[in-house]
Amino acid sequence: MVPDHYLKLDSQFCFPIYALSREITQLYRQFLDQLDITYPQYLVLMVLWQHDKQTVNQLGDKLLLDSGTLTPLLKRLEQKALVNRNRSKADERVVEISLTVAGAKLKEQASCIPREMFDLLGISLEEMETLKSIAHKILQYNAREQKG
Amino acid sequence: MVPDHYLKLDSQFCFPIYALSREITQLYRQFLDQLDITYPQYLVLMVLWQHDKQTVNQLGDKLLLDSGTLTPLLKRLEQKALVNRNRSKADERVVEISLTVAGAKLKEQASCIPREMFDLLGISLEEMETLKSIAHKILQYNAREQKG
DNA sequence: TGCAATTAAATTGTATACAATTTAATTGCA
DNA sequence: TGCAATTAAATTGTATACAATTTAATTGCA
Repeated sequence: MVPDHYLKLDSQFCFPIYALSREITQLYRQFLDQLDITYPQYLVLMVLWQHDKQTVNQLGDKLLLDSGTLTPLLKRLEQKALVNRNRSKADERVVEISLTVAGAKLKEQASCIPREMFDLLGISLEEMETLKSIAHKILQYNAREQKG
Repeated sequence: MVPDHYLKLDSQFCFPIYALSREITQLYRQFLDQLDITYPQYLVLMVLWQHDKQTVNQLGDKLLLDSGTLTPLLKRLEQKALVNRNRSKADERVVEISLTVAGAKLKEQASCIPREMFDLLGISLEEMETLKSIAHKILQYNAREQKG
């Protein structure tokens, strides 16, 4: 007999992560609504702010998202005139995503978000680092073995 | 000038949580596919296994989901004959969700999942508890002040 | 060098999430 | 007690996620 303790929501480890992830998206909303972007769109922009002009695949590798999610998301960012989507001339299969002037400028407006989000979380920097490092540990342990 | 360090994906605290949450859902999939349910559906069943017959609101309070998400999800569980949806006689606005025999039986098949998931995560029980307690801390700090 | 295998995005279909609104029932007070 | 206010689900509309498939381009080898 397996004790059913482990099937209780409160003893679950995964539910708090699922709930926290949604809560974080909620918290971001108040800032991102002003920029008229969603949290996944913000993540894409953040990757591009750090290094402009990347392929859909490169964005997907960093954000762990596939083209099924990214393609429509990027089309929405394109409609908002925040990014450009261009087929690579060297390889017509590849689509390169780059920031528009407006997309690059949005970085300034977003610069206060990390600090404000930190305040909203109500935990210490140490707790933040702990959470982050354990999350990374799991993600690395389970790193998609897609290649090889 | 705000240093743009904080706008880098790698220094983000929230991205690992978002990525981890999706990874966890992925890991569950291999087990839940056999039961023909999704992770959110599994969470609903888990709440009902612990205490059968709850209203949509009660499920929403525990899972932090609203009727916009729960109603269609519960209809799918109903279609799979895992739960019953009945209007309360005492208050016709309320819908009570209860397990069918098949829904209750699924608990046995699910009993091995927590243990197997733990092995897949690749972290210690201590790290698990740490992650869980920090997640709870943030969630409580930000507990929706909907009521009051 | 032709063509099977591979690769990159896009597409299709299903299932969440959630804001905003609607519908129907219930409460509680003037 | 009538009715405005409240409440519980459901509905509508938009935006992810992601499996599976399709389309189009490129590779690499017999």
